[in-house]
Amino acid sequence: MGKDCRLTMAELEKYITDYFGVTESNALEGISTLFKYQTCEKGEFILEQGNSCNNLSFVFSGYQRFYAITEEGKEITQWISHESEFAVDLTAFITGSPSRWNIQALTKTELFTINKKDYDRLSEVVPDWAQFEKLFMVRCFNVLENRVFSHLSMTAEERYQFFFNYNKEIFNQVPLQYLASMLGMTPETLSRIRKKQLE
Amino acid sequence: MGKDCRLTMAELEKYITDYFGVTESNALEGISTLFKYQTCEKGEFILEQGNSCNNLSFVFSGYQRFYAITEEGKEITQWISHESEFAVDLTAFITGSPSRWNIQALTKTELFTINKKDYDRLSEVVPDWAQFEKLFMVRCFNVLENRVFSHLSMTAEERYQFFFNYNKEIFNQVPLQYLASMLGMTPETLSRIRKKQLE
DNA sequence: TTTGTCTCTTGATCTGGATCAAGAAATCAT
DNA sequence: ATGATTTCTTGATCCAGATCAAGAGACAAA
Repeated sequence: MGKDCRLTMAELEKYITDYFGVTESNALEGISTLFKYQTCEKGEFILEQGNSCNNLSFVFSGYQRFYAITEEGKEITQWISHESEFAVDLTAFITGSPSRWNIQALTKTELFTINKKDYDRLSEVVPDWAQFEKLFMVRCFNVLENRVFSHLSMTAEERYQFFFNYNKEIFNQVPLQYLASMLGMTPETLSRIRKKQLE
Repeated sequence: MGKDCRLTMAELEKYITDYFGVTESNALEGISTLFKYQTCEKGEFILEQGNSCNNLSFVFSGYQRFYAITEEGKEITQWISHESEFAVDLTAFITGSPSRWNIQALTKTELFTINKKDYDRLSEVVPDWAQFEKLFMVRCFNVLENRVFSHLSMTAEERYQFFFNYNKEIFNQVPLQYLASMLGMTPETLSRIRKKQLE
């Protein structure tokens, strides 16, 4: 950890407060000391498909792509995470099953990472941890619920609009082909939709 | 509760064992006495969009449709639950937000229902409850993860096949129009796909 | 059983978005 | 900077699946 360890720790604690509603300073300290600062260069893998997922990483900066490869060899981008989200295959991390996703840094990335052993000890350190974890998981669930609904009820253009309104910045930082895949359309279609939006 | 209360309780306990891996008989009894037996007639609402979701129901028998109405007035079927699943708007139940889904019985339905107050007491009754709950939630998450992926990587026909392999029985019990909506296609398309499969 | 109301199927047509192809921009490595 | 590689755009064409329309079954109520 570099010279601005204190700064980033303070930032991590801020995020934990915002995200989980933890405000007690003892609990905060307990949480944040179990997370280790870590960086990834562009292109580096944070997790590889098939491996077990033994770490949960809080994203401090950068963009990370979650993707899998289909039987026909097509790459499908399931999600792109960024600042203040978690880079983890949640299912694999919790259940111990092999990871479904590759997680690759699309830009230089700063993470706060906790391993599974320490993660499982969080409830000792933080009395209300189970409650925070439940809220965390239900938010993840809700994001997917929204995404399923968007595929049942919206056109490609509407899905684009919806996501663009939610996160404009990402379109300047991440190759559009990945965003297209994540939105369930081809790069050509996304390009045409974006052109149309300019008029 | 009717004459076969004991029978159904035993069944509930069996499901809890299968689903959560709870095997201790004290814990099992603790859980199952907090759930109340309840029936719904066909067409009856178990939950209505916009209301708060104060109950979590384990489905003992029957089929239930989760749906919402879009701004344009279209009904979107998000999910159809059945035996040994849960009929609940999970996000609303956990966070206290207004329900997003209508849940309507498609057939006569038997439920074991627990209210939020009792649910929040489960961790007192069952020491490992937090762990079981976590597994429960991650499975819900995983189902949605699969569904999002299916929309990013499969054709309508592949989605049908995938779901049909997972649950053939439901196609004999539930109006096809709802299954079509849930799979993200029109009733006409589903009808044609099914015809094609017969050849 | 009959009547009315849903639900499903089938055909005809249309269209959103995919695919294929090729050039233009942007980004990267040396 | 310069060439190589990757990414993005644009056009032409195609097709999966939507829409529209009309019968055919299925189911429910009296």
